[in-house]
Amino acid sequence: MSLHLFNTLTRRREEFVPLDEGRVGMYCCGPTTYADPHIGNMRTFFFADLLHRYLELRGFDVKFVMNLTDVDDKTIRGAIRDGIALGEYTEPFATRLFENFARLGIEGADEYPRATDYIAQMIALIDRLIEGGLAYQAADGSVYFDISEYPGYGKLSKTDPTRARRGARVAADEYDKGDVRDFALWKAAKPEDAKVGAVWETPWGSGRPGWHIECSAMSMSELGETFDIHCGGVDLIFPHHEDEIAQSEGATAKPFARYWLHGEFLQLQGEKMAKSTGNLFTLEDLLERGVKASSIRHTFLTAHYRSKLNFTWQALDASAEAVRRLRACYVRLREHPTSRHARADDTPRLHEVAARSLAAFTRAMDDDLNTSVALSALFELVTETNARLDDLCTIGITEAEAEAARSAFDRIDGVFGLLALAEREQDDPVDQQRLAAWVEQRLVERADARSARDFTRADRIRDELATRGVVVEDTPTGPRWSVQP
RNA sequence: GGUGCCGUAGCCAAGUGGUAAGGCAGAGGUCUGCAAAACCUCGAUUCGGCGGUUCGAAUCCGCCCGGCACCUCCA
Repeated sequence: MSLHLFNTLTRRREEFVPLDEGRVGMYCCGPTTYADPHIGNMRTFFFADLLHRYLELRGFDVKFVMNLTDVDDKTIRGAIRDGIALGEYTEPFATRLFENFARLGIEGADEYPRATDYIAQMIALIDRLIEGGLAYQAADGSVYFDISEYPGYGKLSKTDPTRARRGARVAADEYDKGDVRDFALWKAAKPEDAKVGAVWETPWGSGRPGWHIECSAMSMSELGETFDIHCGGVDLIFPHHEDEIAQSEGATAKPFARYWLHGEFLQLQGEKMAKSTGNLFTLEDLLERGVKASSIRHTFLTAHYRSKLNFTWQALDASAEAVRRLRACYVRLREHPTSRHARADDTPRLHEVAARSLAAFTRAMDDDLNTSVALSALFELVTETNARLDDLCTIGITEAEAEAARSAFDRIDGVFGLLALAEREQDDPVDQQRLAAWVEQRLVERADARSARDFTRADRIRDELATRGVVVEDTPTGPRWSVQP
């Protein structure tokens, strides 16, 4: 089976075949750097990262580009308000975005083009549109895309451009557009724009770019005029992506992005995330409340990317437990004694289990990144591995069998990134060592007490360890301990 | 008003015509000095409601109820 992805353009699941065999150009609409990203933004970027990782696992050589919109109404407004240059205003938000990526284990893109670095390309693109008769300069000095000259308009969002517009917003429009549906490619400079350095000279006067043209210029500059995948949040389908298609294909007369993928929104406690109601969390907010980044990753994975995800505390708790069990199994596998050969009365079986899980994982991910099902494949591997180690008890597992299971875990985690993140979440090495020395000493005392059948003292030591968050488990090979939050 | 999505066990969530994955929580069991962990077993005779199509529907169609999203710059 091959990878199939749901293409918003056709509203169908399609086999993914890149333009150049083995190579994929992928673009994700990044954030506007005017505020710290919230957890909903992170879901979308997580989704793009997941797609990126899976394409690489599938053997594709991927070039992944995510832009940063560092000039638009909001960034200019913010810079003016703070009395600083545009770049000075936007850069901290970009920095924080990357910090968030690191905390969440999002590997990120190969390139992060900033809109302000691509002004020349935008101007060139707009020039082509004007020459082609698809754009015009209005009395206000701004340049607009002329929808009436572009017949394909509406093909992504399935909107009918001939339908009469309605709504009060039109009246509030402050620009001199020929048609209310026309959108700005270039916005004429306003006096205050210059104060923050948000003005560029062009053949048709000074100003700054419209939002949509930024993405067309950056994506085509980095990936070519036709490329494979364009993704982002569902809210971008209209008008952003619709307009990107119109202006890009209008200028080049070539297909723009071939597959359009859109990630659904995240809801908090069943409600829409909104600043107005305070129903909004950033990654920092969640971490401060003791939520682990690995729990968030797991919660993201439980739902399909095209479904709304109900983000609840209960779901996060459930995820924390699921990740704990996953990691415990992986660690147990790693620490289980090994032997060179299987005993005569033992039949290794994890090779087969690992192969089956991996196949189920791949089948699910091939089906439009069905992470819920892919996750069930991983947990089948967990259950089977634990059962196998239970059976072996103190008997060693052959290195080959252990390796088969371990490599299946590693391969799946190369996409999910749960184990890798959980590993990093362990306490820092220095503290860990100091604690370990203390715990080991207490465990020796407890072992003495137990062999003397002084269970009262043994339990007292265990309780003492528990107050420090150390949980002791007695196993056939001796006590094992771990730190619980 | 237009377009589209969703409603599956206590919670999260797959499944889109062939008789309900998985995770968390819960119950019982094995193991244990007691635990913990792990494993095993159990849980929706049923998929918002009512009709219809079909040999057969959670899956298709209609209506209704409930929730949500987009409709000019919000991931």
